[in-house]
Amino acid sequence: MDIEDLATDEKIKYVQDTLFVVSGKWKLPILIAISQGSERFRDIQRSVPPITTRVLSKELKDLEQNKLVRRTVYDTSPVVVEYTVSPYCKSLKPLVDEMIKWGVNHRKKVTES
Amino acid sequence: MDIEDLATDEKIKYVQDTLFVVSGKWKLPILIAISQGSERFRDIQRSVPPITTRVLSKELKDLEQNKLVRRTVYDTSPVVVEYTVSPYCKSLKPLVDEMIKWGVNHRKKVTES
DNA sequence: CTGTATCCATGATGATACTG
DNA sequence: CAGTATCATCATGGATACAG
Repeated sequence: MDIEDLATDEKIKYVQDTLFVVSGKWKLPILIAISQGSERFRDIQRSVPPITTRVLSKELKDLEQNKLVRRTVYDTSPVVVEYTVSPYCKSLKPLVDEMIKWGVNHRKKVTES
Repeated sequence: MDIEDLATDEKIKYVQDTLFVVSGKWKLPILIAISQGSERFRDIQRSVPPITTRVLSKELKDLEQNKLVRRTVYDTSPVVVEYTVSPYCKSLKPLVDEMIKWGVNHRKKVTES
């Protein structure tokens, strides 16, 4: 599919979808924390301060729903829950790289006198 | 500059910067409206419904501050104000294209059973 | 026409406590 | 440990009126 064929409205809609998935204060930091080895709820919370349990819980649910994070429950006692980033998560890389590049360049641009 | 050399924290910071500039319901639709020829405040408002004057005013200020939009006041009577997209605005294209691509793909992904 | 000011509803977030 | 529940707070956005 060639994105140039999309109508303007459609383009906007897809952009909004994408923004919705990665926007906010926490989504990317959480993904990074998990991918760097914090797989338990409590670990993630410690790695991404100062996030509260309430917010972390919600964010993890969003990420799971978007298939970027997988949640596995081990039926031990006490229960162990493990979060991992999905393979699909890698598909974000080109996008995130573009965001970094643009952000770097933009900082230069707006601080120019 | 190679973005791979950046520390994780720096990457996150730049991503957040970028998100801040383009996020929200209105920023992209406004840019598109202007670039498609709606150069007056009232025209833009009509092209991007149902935005209120209050919100449009604020969004335009943000965009101007980020140098994506230029505001020109003509000293006529009554005053005419013209908004145009800056040349710099074009630098968003690779990013926006990535967002569209990811959004298209993501929709397929999440609607998979 | 181009906004600003005011008031209000809503949702997001934080703090804290509590459950299994 | 892994969350949920509740309450307070705050930022955002909409509706409306109005000023230059």
